[in-house]
This record gives sequence, structure tokens and C-alpha cells, in this order.
Amino acid sequence: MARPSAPLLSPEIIGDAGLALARAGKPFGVNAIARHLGVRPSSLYNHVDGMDEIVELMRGRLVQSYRVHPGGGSWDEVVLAVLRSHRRMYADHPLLVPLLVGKTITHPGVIAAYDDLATVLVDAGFPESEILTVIAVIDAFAIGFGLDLASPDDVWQPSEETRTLGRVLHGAAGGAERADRTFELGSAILLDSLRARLAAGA
Amino acid sequence: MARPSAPLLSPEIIGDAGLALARAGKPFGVNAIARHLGVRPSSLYNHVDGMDEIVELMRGRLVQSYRVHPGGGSWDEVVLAVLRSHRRMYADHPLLVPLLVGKTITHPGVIAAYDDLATVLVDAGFPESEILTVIAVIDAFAIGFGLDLASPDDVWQPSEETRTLGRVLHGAAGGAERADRTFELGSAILLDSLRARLAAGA
DNA sequence: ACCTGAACACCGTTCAAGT
DNA sequence: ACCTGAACACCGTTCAAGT
Repeated sequence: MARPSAPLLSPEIIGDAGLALARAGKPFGVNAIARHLGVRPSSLYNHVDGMDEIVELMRGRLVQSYRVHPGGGSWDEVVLAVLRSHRRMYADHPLLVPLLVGKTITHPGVIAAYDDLATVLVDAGFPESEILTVIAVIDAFAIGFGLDLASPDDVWQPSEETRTLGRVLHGAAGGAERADRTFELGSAILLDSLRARLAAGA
Repeated sequence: MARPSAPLLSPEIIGDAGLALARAGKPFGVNAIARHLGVRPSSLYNHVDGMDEIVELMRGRLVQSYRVHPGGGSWDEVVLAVLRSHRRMYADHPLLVPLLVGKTITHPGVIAAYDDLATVLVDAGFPESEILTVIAVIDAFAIGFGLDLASPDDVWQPSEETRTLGRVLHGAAGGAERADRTFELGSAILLDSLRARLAAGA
């Protein structure tokens, strides 16, 4: 069984396997992907240059599936939809965050998604000199709240006496409920401020 | 040279070595730390339970060195100082972010730092039921802006024609300058909103 | 063209041996 | 008590061998 009549692998299959493993919180390295696909690690190198390219493939598949298509909604509806979707994306794949954040974005699909957002903001009336800053703020929010959602149910576990933290922890909502409240507050803050900025500049 | 007259290692030495490597962007695993300290990997296990405990040690040393001590300043000055300091911390150690975020915080020094912040917010008049949410928002901001600062100079590199993104990228500030502007806008948004919330609730 | 198997340099961890 | 060396199961990657 040196060469199968039909190929067992492809870049898409490899990228999707890595993504499925990452989503399940499992290791998603070359060996793990090969095991998952019932194939030898060295087989992957017939389709892919190495782990770096696998990460690139995963990024492409990921952004495609979380992409927001602005469909005639108002600019603030689009921004909120992007915030929600990207927050979910980062929360579902927290282990990928450092890999995604540390690299220059060249993937055409990812560029197109950001181009959509930039276009919506310019059309809304934001000055061109501020677009990149606003987009970076939106990204920063989504990452921060995504990682917050992915964090453990009990973020703090004091072992000694505290002045305030222990008291406010007692009986407070934890887990997804607390994280959702945090996101609602944070996104309301961001959108209010952007609306005020737009009104002041117009 | 089986046993030296004075120990070569300690948890502090090991944690600091890991932190120094992480700050330099180098691998900071057991083997790398041992190499850096001129010792065999197995030697570390006389002082430390494994990689997990080393990460805990790194977290403790890290938060200690970036800790903000509220010294009689107003609550919003303290929040801004925490934002700045934590943003710098995450930006200086982006590879540590997933390790720090994914785990329940038990380290007494870290708990004490959050207790300080919680006390300042309660004293300022924020309702106790909102304290955790506000702290989580502050954390989310710091992480997002820290990773933004750590990201490459050119975040986007379009290879094909774009409607808007390419135009606003052209001649825009990049790197630390853009990241600093993003942070100034984001932190101003957050503080304005918190002040408004406080005024409305009082 | 595409999968395999052996090989290499790595990684984290365990444990008996030495002082 | 504390460092070493050998050993183990892992990891990513290369490459000749097979069809």
C-alpha cells in the first residue's frame, strides 16, 4: 500500500483535521493530525511544507467559517456581528490565538474580510486616518473577550483572607454567564464610544 | 560532581530563567532552561514538579514585577495604571498569554493584586455585583491591546486589489505608533464609560 | 504522485547511581 | 539533599524505498 489509487490526503483535509483537534482542545501537531487521519506523519509532507503551512491552512479555514458578510445592515450592526463572531472564534480555539496573532495576514480570504469591515466603516463616515485604529480596537476586544470566555469557570481561587475579592466572588455568577455579561458590557462601551466619535466628527 | 556544596538551583532561579527566555522570544521548556543554567534537564526535577509548576513560578514572578500598588490615587488613575502595566506585561511575553489565561489563579501575590483592584473599585462606589465584570473587562482590554502591540509591524499585507483596506493602509502609521494610538483610544473609551456608569448608578 | 519505514535531533519525565 | 546519566515515550522533519 505504498501509493493508494486515490490520494488519502490534501491540504484541506489536513487543515480541517488540525482545526477539529484544536477545537476539541487536543494537541494538533503533525503527529497528532497523522494519527487522527490514520496515516503516517511523514505522509503529510507530500501535501504540506511543515507545521507552519498547516497553521496557515487552519487560519484560512477558520476565518472562512467565522466570516461576517455585511448584508445591508447598519455599520454598528456589522461591527457588533464581527465582535460576536470573532469572540466566538477565539474562544473556540484559544490555543491558536498566539499563532494567529503573531503573524502578518496575507491570506486573501482574511484580507477580504477586513476589507469588508474597512469599507463599512468608511461608508459610515469614519475618517480614513482612523480606520486602522478602529479595526485594531475591535480585534483587541474580540481577542480579550474570547480568551475571557475560554478561561476556567473559577478564574480566581483565593487561599488566604482577602479584603474585597473573596466577598464579591461569593455568590457571583461564574463561567459563561459571567463572561457573557462582561462581553455585553464591553461591546456596549465600544459601540457607544464609536457612535459618539462619529457624531462629533460629522 | 554529583552533589555541589551549595545548590545550583532553586524554584526562583528556574522561574527567572524561564521568564528571561520567554522575554527574549526563545523557547522556555525544561530542556532550554536547563541548557541556559548550565545543568542537566533532570536536575530541575529536584526543585520543581514539572513544566506546569515552572509556568506557575513564571506567573508569580511576572505579576510581582508588573504589579501596580494603588498609592492614594483616584480610582481611574489606578485603573489606567493597571491597564498600562498589564498591557506591557502581555506585550513583553505574548507566548505566555495562553498559559496564563487558561488557568485558575491561586498564586497569593496575584490574588492580592486583584484584591487591591477590587477594593479600589468598591471604594469608588461601583456596586459589588459588578466588580468581577469590570475587572474582567479591564483584563480583556489589557490582553487584547498587549497582543496588538506584540503583533508584527505590518499586520495586513494584501496581495490582491482591495476596495478600502489597501488605501487606508497606504501611508498609515504602523508598528508601535499605531498600537499606541489604538491603546489610547481604547483606554479612553473604557474609562469614559466606567465614569458614566458610576455617575448613573450613584 | 503519494504512502511507508527508518533515521535524526529534539522534547518532558522517571529513576537508579553517586556524593 | 542534589546533580548526573541512561532510559522512555513523545515531537517535527528528511529521505530512500516501494508502487
